[in-house]
Amino acid sequence: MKRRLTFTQVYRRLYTAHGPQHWWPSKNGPFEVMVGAVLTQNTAWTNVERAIANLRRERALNARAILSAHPRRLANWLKPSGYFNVKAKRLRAFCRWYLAQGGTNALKILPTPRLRADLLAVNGVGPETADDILLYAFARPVFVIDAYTRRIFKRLGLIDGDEGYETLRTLFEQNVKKNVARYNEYHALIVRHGKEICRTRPRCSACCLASGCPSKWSGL
DNA sequence: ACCCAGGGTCATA
DNA sequence: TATGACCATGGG
Repeated sequence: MKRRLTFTQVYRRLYTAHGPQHWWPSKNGPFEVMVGAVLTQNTAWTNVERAIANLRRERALNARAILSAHPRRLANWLKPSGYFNVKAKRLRAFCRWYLAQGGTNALKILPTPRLRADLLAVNGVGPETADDILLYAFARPVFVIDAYTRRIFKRLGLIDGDEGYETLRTLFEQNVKKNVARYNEYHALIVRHGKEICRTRPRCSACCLASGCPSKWSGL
């Protein structure tokens, strides 16, 4: 009977194997993080970077400029990130909300449950996008759940995999020390691990999360 | 040529 | 509540 890993042990192994991921250090401010959170829905991050580069080149990396641009022009800037018509509409909806709320300085004052509910009310912002924004743009201790989280932790026998989003978020927040830097890194490591390892090794039988893992992934 | 990516909405039953 | 269709580019 193999022992099951704790959530903390999984984190240690992932960090040892993959190192810090430097996700969204907010170098260019919270608004860019929020834009990225919307654009990265079901989309490779490299494609999102191209779209954001377009916005920056057009000096449109702010809510007012995005709203004043013609929707077709906005969609054209977003083209590399895919779903460009959908995302143009979603980004506009988000920017309308953002300005109506009074921008970052007003939003960052709101308590987390209120901010989360308000985000979820914006068309195009679902639970994962809302939590991305809460964690990576507003530094709130919210654990982000995604498809990789379900796959990996199901394979590890720590969850069933068909739990609802809120159930899983609560479970992770109860089992991982409530710390923004930790939640930030943990989610990024899960994504990194899922992309790099779990697609080619579907049962996690020979990666850093398996007992007796090869040094290649364990970093030992 | 096929599969997938740092999801969410909407219609339908 | 639970599926299914739909959105669309770029890299492997």
